[in-house]
Amino acid sequence: MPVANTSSRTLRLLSLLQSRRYWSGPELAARLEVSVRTLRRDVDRLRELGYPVQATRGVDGGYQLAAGAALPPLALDDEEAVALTVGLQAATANAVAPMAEPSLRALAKIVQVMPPRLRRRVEALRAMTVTASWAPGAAAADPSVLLTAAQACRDGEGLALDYTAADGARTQRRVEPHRLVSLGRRWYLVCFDLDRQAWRSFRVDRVATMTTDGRRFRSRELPAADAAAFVRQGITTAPRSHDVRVVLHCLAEQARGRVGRWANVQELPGRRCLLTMTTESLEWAALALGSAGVEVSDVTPPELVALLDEWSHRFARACGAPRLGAASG
Amino acid sequence: MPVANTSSRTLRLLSLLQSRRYWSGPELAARLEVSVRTLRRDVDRLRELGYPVQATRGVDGGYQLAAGAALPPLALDDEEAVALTVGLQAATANAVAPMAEPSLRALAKIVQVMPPRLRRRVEALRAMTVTASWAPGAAAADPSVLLTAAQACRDGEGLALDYTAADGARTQRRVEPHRLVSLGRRWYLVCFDLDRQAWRSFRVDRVATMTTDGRRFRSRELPAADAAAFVRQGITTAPRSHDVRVVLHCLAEQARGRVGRWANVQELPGRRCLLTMTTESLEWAALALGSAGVEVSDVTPPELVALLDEWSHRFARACGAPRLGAASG
DNA sequence: TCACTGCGGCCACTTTCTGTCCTCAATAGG
DNA sequence: CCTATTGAGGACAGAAAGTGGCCGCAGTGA
Repeated sequence: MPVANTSSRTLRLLSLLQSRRYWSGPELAARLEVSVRTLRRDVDRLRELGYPVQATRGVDGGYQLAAGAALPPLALDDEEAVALTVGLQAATANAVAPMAEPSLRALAKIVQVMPPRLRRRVEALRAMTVTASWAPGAAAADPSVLLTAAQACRDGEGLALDYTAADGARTQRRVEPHRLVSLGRRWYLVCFDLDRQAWRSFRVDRVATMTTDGRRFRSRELPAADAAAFVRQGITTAPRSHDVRVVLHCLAEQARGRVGRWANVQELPGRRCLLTMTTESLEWAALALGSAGVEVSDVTPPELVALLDEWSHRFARACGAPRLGAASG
Repeated sequence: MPVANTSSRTLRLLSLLQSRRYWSGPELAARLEVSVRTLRRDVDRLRELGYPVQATRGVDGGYQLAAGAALPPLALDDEEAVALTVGLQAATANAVAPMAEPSLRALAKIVQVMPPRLRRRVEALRAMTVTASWAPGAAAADPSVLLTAAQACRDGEGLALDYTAADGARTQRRVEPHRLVSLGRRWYLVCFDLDRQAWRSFRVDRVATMTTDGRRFRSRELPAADAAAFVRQGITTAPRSHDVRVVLHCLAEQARGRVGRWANVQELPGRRCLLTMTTESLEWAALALGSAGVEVSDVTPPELVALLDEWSHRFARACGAPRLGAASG
């Protein structure tokens, strides 16, 4: 074994301290193949770097890494890295506003250095995972497209993309990516379109393929306060959100047990309760009412009434007329 | 400024290379406040440690960190760490089987070293996030309880917990945690119950509070092949999964656009298509059928027919009898 | 061809790293 | 109170590095 130099050993010590809470001095020294004295010096080094290594003296004493001022570099093993990647992909797909962008940044970081074997595992898992999408009917952006875009923005790399416009027209574009913006539940790529010679924002979920074309570029000045503002200018149709109010014929406690996670429930007199929720998808509300499993009345808004009416007729027909079609297989 | 030693500088170089793709040599040298020659040596050091730093020569050349055999320690900034934590918490709550446990391990690692200010931010965000749960009605385990348990298992620390049994009886237990098992969509803590002097498995979502009691212990031998097997022994009710098959009266392409994310769709003759999905929750299937927005027939399994029937009647009543209750406000 | 970039050898100097000694301090158990 | 265990840290000498400056070489793109 080659003689391990100091930097390497310090890094390994950090990893060891992250992988288990308590380590005794002799144990660590043996692992690192140095004397206990040197170990103490290494620990000191870590402390000087700002990582608070706590020590307990006496019998059964040892070292442990505590929370400090700065976050030390995370030493992850393969499985952890894969789990983290899949988790972050799900997080960016669901795009919870204030951390969508940092999630994507972290994802870009880890994917960039991830060994191919791990990438394959991530791919396999992603295929297996249902990607429980949020709102029914909302096409989610492809995580790999999102990732490519994020890296290209960060690194100033040119992109070539296939875009399907709102009217269904497919075009190829060559762009200089500037920033990714998460607005509502959608991702937008703000970039300079080289073919049109103008700033554009593209909906990422409408991008079919995206590849870096190898070019590097210097960033231009965006004709807007910031990227988010630029996207907002270009968006006309804000997703409509509905305020749902429904009376359930049961006690509030009962309702909470069933749908409490999605909606607010208030007690009403006469063994009734009022369910309120705000959602962009009335289908979601219908699911909640169905899952509630109790009688429902006083449904608002009218759009929800219409939806329930339509579903109820259709479901009734589905139940009343089984075995008509040819459902062999 | 104190003279930065080599280990520290190597770590910083790694961070820099992770935060941006391309760096020129002089640029990096300036950041690290060393000569270009020393930078080259630092790069060599990283390479010897197994991190493949690629270099391009010539005008506009520079360094970049590529994917290698091993995963380098991840240098995350505050925002990224917070996003990652929240994402992983959601991932463990949803508990997708093969990576639930690694997710939790990674989470334990990062939380252990996370500065308090970041912890507060995570807490604030978590309160805001809806934690869109999967299956209706399934109570999710508290992430912080899960985390405490994971750390205690890893580090061999005794736990004190408040447990609400299936019959509603609340008891206090002192246990030696052994392993966390994710089965179906639930988490179980396999541990040795000190009060009963016997091995037990607790459902984590039924744990009200959990604290480490400061004791450390040596691990005992589990009377089972592994922890998962032990949990399976004690569980009687496995969540039932349903194979749903339905004929939709539309073209497959149309159906895919609506529900393609959740289900498989095959073309059938006569402008029909066959929708198949496997789910543990028939409500979910009902949502899919409702969202499809087209006529439905040949519904299997019978349980789904029953569910659709029930919903259709209830929804019809809800639509037919509005404004009866007292839904003022 | 030229300018720019990375690569790596060589050298002299400085710094630090390491193991072995030592004593002291804290802790748990007898 | 005493002892065993474990961490903290000073002193020292020899070994091993790290460092910056120099050099020529090798790709790359204009």
